[in-house]
Amino acid sequence: MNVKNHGNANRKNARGRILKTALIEFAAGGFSGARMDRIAAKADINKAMLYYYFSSKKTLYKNVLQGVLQEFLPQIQPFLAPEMTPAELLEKLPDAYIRFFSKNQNILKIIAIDLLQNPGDISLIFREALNSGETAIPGQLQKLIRKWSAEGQLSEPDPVHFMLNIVSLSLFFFIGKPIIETIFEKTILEDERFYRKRIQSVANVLKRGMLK
Amino acid sequence: MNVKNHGNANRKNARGRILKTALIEFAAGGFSGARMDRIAAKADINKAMLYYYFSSKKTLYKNVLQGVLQEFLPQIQPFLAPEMTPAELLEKLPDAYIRFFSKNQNILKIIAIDLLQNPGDISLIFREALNSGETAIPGQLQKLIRKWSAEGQLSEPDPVHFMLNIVSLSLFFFIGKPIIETIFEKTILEDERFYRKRIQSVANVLKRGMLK
Amino acid sequence: MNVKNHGNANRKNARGRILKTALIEFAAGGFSGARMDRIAAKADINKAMLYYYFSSKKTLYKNVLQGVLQEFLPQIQPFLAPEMTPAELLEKLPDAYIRFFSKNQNILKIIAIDLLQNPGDISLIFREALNSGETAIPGQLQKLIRKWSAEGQLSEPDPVHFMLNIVSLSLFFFIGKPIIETIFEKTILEDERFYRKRIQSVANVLKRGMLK
Amino acid sequence: MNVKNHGNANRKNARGRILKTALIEFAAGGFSGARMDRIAAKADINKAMLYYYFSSKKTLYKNVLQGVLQEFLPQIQPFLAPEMTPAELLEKLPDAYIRFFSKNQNILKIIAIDLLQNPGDISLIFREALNSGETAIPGQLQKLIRKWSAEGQLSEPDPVHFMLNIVSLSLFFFIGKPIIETIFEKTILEDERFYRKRIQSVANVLKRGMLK
DNA sequence: TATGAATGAGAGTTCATTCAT
DNA sequence: TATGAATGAACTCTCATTCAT
Repeated sequence: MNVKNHGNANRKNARGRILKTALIEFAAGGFSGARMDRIAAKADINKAMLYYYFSSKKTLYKNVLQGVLQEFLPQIQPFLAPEMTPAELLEKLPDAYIRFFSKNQNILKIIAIDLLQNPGDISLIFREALNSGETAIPGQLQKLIRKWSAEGQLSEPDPVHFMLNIVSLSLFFFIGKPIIETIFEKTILEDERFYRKRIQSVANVLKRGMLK
Repeated sequence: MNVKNHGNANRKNARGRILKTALIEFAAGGFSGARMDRIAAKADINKAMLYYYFSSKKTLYKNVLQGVLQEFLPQIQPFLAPEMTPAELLEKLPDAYIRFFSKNQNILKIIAIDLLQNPGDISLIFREALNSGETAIPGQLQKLIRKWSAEGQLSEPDPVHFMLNIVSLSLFFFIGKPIIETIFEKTILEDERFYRKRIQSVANVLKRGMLK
Repeated sequence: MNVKNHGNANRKNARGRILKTALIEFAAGGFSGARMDRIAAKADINKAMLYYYFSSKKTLYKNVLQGVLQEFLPQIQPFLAPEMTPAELLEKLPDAYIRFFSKNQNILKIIAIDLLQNPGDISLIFREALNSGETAIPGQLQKLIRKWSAEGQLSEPDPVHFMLNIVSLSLFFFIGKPIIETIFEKTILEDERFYRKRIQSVANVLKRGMLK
Repeated sequence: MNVKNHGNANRKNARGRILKTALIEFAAGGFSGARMDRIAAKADINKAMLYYYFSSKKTLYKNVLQGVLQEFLPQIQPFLAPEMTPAELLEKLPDAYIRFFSKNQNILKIIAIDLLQNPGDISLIFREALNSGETAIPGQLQKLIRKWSAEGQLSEPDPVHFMLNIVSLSLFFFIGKPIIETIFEKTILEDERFYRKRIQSVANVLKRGMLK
């Protein structure tokens, strides 16, 4: 029996395995910190196969990014129904964001790092991912906010700041956690209880802060 | 006349020049994306001299990080006086944060990237920087929040979430800007007018959202 | 309908298709510049099949070289009849050479590159090809030249230089064309008219130059 | 004493040593057959230094080519004086060509291989080299031939074929030698005697063949 | 015959770091 | 302090070749 020939579960779907491992590697070190050797090794695959499936590091990275966005974007869609009330949105969106990224921190990491280092790149891929979906998130979202705003339901009528506030409160924790830990000189335990509380705090601030 | 031999003004303070260029370089590519060659070239200094001043890339990086924090931390100190009201804090802290980082986006970039990639490292340096200052920010801050909370002034009594909400709303924009631009399919012009509006939105949400 | 499944005409004679594509590929890049992938792709065949038909790159190369020589050598044979006059030879040989290689420049390229890079190899294959033919070209040729020389018909009696002059004038153009174009700062149009003129010039020089 | 530190003679002029070794390596294998490792090793230099002096294999190759042409072109210049007779030219040019390349076969090899594989490239470099020289070879040459032609001195009045015949007879031997050896089933000994004879044969054929 | 996936040994290139002067 | 040259390890990528099916 050849050591190199592992079971079926392992042998199949090399592409998928590569993407999964690459996600972790890119999340840990950014594009330039990631090592093709390490990805190959962790995916239990010959290094040359990386190039067989993805023709370069850059391409692999872009594929990872695409995959990441395709996993994330559908999460938001459901909350953009026209009959949604602003209070509902301000509760459900943070919940969806925080729950999703608490389980997929690597995805957030990759997006954030890319945002910081190649702001152009990700916007492009983002847009592609948005356009490839059936529903147009941007359009719907703006329409909703404008409608509420026109009805006088919001104390923050500017869609950009409205959205920015939601996203900021929901996502920043995953980046800034160590700062808070340092400031308060204690470790934040990321358990279910903590996230429930975080979601509540965000929803509260948003509802009290942006609704009339 | 040799082109390489520039005037005194340029020759002086090589260390400073290196730190300044390195800041930009590290901000652009993170630790692993930064290139010692490029730093040397842009600082108009011989590569070997980099190692004369800073014995390794790691050391240089740490020095940059320290400098960055030493520039940032004093900004917050003034707002931690004991006679401060929570409303004042919720107005002045976002203002200070946003104004500072709008002018020093590279600093935020470096901190954020480091946070994402080497969470341990920065906490350490952060702590050092905090401790080296005359006043202990963390202690003061916690005391203040606890006091207000005990007086029943806050609708968000947990210091961690209280602080997290402030920081999130103030800083996230500098990271997530491209996302918002993509969502709204328009460019955000970062002029004085925009920042004034952003500061206002953040302060409003925080005050309405976290004060009783 | 699967695009990969082409009609019978295409499916048949994979070996031939490989050899034809390989000839072009080897001509373009020499042995080391040629790529097995590219040959397979252009021959519209699976890469593994290349190795099924020709067990290695080297083998494929040798086969190409053999084919090339087998196509070329019979071209000369007819002009070595014993009743040939030197004037006839000096007219017909350049004509045959130039006409053949003007239509088979890749063959000349391969031979030339191989000559320059693996002088040993091609001589061997050449000799094999020569010996496999029914008539022994070398022997006949030498005999003829010696005879003419003994009869005092030649002003260049040395068979080696006699032959060298013929071959040089006939073939060099196909290699050195770009040099001439550069020297004269104009493009040489390789049409029928040009080749007729070239053949004439060569024949003239050879006859005036080597016959008494 | 450190083994790596060899004497001055060796240590100095790494650039020159690289070019010299690279010339041999490229001549032996063409561009794609050449190995950077081997060049470094033979030049007794660290591989990274190759990239320090020449930023890529391609660049190194181009530099080698340039050097080669710069060494060769000045050889021809002297024979383009206006008072030259055609007979003189047909004697001296082959002599110069053959003597030069008999001692610099690698140069011819490189030029020939490049001519066969990247016809565009070398023409460009050739032209650059021509233009960088003080005297314009092409112009002078054409003028001379046209003048002789007008005076009725030539039986081959077309400058292109006139020149082609000279160059072909002078250079082809260095490429086609193995063919001749195979045809005549004997080794050609490239000694002084042989080259003297070759030069004579070429000059004779050219003079008898192209002069009236 | 035919295919897609796999492999290992390099090949070219880069980069932090150090040396000699 | 300052410089150009040097070094070695590592990195991305390529390529002939083979395997499993």
